[in-house]
Amino acid sequence: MNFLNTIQKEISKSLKSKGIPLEEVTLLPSNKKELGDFQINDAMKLAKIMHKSPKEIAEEIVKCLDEINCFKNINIAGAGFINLTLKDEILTEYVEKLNIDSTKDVEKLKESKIVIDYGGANIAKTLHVGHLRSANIGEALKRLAKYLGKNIISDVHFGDIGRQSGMVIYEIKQRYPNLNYFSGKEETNWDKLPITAKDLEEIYPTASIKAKENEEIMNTVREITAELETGKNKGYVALWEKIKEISVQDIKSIYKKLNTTFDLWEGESDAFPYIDETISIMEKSGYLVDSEGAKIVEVIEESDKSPMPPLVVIKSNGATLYATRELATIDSRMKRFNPKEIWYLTDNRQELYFTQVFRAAFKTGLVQNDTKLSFYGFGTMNGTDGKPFKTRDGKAATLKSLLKSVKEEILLHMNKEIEAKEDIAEKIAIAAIKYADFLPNRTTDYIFEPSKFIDVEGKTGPYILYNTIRMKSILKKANDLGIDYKHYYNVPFGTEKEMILLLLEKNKVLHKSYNNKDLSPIAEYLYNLTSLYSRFYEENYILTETDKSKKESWLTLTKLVKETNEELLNILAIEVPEKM
RNA sequence: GCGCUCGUAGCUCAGUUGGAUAGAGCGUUUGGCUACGAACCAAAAGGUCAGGGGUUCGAAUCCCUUCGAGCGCACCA
Repeated sequence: MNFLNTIQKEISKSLKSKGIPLEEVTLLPSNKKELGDFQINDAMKLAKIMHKSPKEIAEEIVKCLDEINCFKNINIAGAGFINLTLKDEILTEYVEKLNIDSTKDVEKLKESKIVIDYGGANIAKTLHVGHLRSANIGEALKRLAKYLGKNIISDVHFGDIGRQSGMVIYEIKQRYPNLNYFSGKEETNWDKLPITAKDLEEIYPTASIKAKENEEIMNTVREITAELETGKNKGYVALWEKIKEISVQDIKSIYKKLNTTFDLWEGESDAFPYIDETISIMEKSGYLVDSEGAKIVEVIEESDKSPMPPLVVIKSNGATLYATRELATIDSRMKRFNPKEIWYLTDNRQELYFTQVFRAAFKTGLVQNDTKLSFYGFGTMNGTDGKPFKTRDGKAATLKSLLKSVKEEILLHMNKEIEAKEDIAEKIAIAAIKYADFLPNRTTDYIFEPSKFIDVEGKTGPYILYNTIRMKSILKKANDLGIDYKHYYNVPFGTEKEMILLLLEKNKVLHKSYNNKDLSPIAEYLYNLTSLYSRFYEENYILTETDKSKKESWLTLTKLVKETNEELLNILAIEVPEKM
């Protein structure tokens, strides 16, 4: 049970018994620390309902608060703000409680199954900086959901089929027409492919530009795509398998660096076995109808104020498209996992598309109403020109090159004599990149500038790591000196007290992040806690403190803050190196 | 044209879902390493919250409107 919630519930109960019509009080951290630790702002809101002045109501609330016996000071200020100060021993006890098991202060959610779809890696293209947000946010949300007690299954959902495949095959055919993949026959031994992951970085953009400029080429690409999808051309199928192998290996290695892993490494093509059945379910529902030769589902609803285009499920040439595979994937996920929720994390530009898909899935009965399909879009990563990043431009910064340049910058800051320098630099670089990516809200667009990730001072990943390592180092020294730190005895004040009050907020922050599907609150919280500790560290010399109980208390608190940092960094999928 | 998102310090971003004097990092200026790691700490300057109107005890936050930016709008993914 969460400490703060317990007090809030007690207050709510007391208020109810006195006839004050307030469902739940919230103890907000005070923004005037000199007046109290917390504030309650509900008296003003109640004034209208209760037909009394806010001051009178505040006084009634205060009477209830007196009974709770948790506060050493309660005062009413301004228009009816109630300021509260906790009793000293309550804070001391709280730290002791955290010291026994800090994870118990976090309220768990009701267990249920969730499928989370993030990553968005595309076989034809290398991972570029535009893939960063999905990987980071998705991975962290997965970890957060797990931490809060959800049963969550992650799927990378590779873009491993579609026109892009046709483009890549077309381009390879142009460059290496003599490979036996293009013989038109089924071979027993397919040629070794003279292509590396590095080549794939430019093959797709090159083909894409060609096809865009030349309708004939585009038609050839369409043909290749169709022959690949239907499996008619064995050479294309074999070639595509080889390309996938190269690409997936490369993609996995980058995800690994980003501490991003998936339970399912499936792709759109894995939905193919389901497509026939999915279509037949949709047809039986009566909502999949012919229109201009294609098969569509009308997804407009009465409440729509603006035009809502129908969803094309089968193209007029009979081929499948993105939406077809999406629906079949939903069908497959429902049948295999029967989740309560499916989360989709992609860039905001796909919002309309997902609205259409979700509506079609419900309307045609692929999904029942007790399952929730949610789209969580994030801001697009724009280039310095303010336009979204595209591989097609041919000059996209790859994720690899970003990692490399940040790492090089970090190396310049590091001690020469440190061991395993490269490894550590990479961990710090990942922390810098991830943290900078988490800081802005999920939905805000941002301009991609390498300098944003290269900062190591101030509100950055390296700052958090640096301070966490300082905490570790101090605790290690205490251990070496044989100093015990099992308890907390202090009556906290100043920076020390602020830190403890902030620890009280952790549960709220985690739930806020979860509810908003946004890691920014956690990133902010980490900085606030860390910088308080850093100030505390400068104000007090822990190891040379002569008062033994004070020293022990400080070490206990150091351990708690360190553990909190590690716990939250772990949710954000950021690793803390031993040294830096 | 219709719809979605957005406009906060020189720059990059927060702002506890309507609360008290709008915050942080970078940058600028200044001070602090013979004590636990200076990738640190302390302090200063910096604001018409895009403009206008409204709702109310109270608005950066909600509503309307003007201006500006980005994105999306059936056989791409």
